[in-house]
Amino acid sequence: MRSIVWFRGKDLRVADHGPLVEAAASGEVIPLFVLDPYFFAPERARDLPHRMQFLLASLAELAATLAGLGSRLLVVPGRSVEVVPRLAALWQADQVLAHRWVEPFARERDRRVAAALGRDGVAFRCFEGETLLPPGSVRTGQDGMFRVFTPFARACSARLDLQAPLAAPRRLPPLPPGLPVETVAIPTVAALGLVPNPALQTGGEAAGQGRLRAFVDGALAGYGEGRDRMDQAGTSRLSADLKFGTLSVRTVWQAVAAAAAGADGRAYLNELLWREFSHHLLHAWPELLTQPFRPAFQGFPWREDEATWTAWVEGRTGYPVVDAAARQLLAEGFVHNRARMVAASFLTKHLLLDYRRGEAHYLRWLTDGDWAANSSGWQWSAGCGCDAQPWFRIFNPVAQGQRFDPDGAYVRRWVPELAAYPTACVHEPWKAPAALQAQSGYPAPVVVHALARARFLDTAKAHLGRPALLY
DNA sequence: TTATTATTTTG
DNA sequence: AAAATAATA
Repeated sequence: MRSIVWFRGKDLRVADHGPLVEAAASGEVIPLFVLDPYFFAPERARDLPHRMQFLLASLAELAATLAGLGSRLLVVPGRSVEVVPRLAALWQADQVLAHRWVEPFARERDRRVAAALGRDGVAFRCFEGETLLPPGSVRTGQDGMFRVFTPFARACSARLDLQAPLAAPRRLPPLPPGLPVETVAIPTVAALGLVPNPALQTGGEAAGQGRLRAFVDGALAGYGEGRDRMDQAGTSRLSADLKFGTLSVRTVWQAVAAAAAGADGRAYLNELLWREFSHHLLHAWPELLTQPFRPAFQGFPWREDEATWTAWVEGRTGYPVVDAAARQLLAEGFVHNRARMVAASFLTKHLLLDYRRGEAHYLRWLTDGDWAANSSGWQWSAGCGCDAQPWFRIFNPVAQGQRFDPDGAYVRRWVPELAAYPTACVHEPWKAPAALQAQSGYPAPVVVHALARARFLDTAKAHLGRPALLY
């Protein structure tokens, strides 16, 4: 049996890799990565600088790891739907093994690849592993899909009889001799027209394993409280590893569960279930990437206003947490989750701008930018998603800052104009002495919180109807 | 059994 | 208010 193991950018590892283990157990193995112009065309790559840097580093390490195991990663440019069937025929492969992706465009890609391979009698086998449980397999008592997180999480927990993660192969068979190859080198960041950014997380499976160990030995104890603190390193920082599969979600789950961290561990596993929920939702409702889940939000009168949009993007709204989030995103491709929520709430509610603009901006600049998680997070924040925050709940960016960045360290780090502001007003800089405000250059707020809040409530009430009186 | 209604729950 | 489930006819 000769198998192509098709690595595809969401499983850049050798540990807990079902297709690799299966291929190695059944005979000859040809590891393949396709540089699809869908992602790697220079104009596309320039649009995704942070993700591209992490991906290329992970890919280079994967190639080295596979070489160390006695195999070799073949990197081929071209459109997946064309390249994979052609190579399978050229290499006389019996089967192509890969991990299933949940996104609608990826499912279409796989459907077309499977059809083309099938015409040549080559099997295409998609393995689970992107999620803890197969999307669509977690059902309500009435056999429907869950639309509310907590019952979904309960149903997941009831059947999380996960197998132990698969060990990495200790050896792989060499590439079949005499294979016609047309490979290229893994491109560098610079070759794609990007400037390397040393502030980004380091890609690769080894760095991911290191981050997992550091989290389990460190911030996990105290996660329940620490995860909300924007000024502390209280979160896992594993989102990019989960996005690119340098860690499998099952590996992360098992490591945290085995740490027996009590309530802190459960709090983190709950976050993994939010990721799980977003993937299962996107599988059931592919239109979530373009449409609000709640039909009442169709045609919502989002404003079109380039001035406030640009202020939000560049971190010049005059609200410190919102601006810190914006600048952290552009600088290091990561934003603390609470700052993400505050920034998203501010864009959609205070500025009344379409959540899809923010969603696209975050997807472009986040190293961990993941279609399912990003989309469901933005819809949740905007109030139009599955089990979303009710639309009449509006984050107060000042209160959020005072509570979860009490010393102002987070906002001062990312908004240096605030360095000299007294802590008492670092989240309300308009209350600082006028001379300090003038000298710092930090902008006045683009909207007044109370007025913006009232404007959103009026707009939403007119479009969506009365809010619930209770709840 | 299954459809309907009541109750509980809800990031 | 809406979803999920439990209770009931």
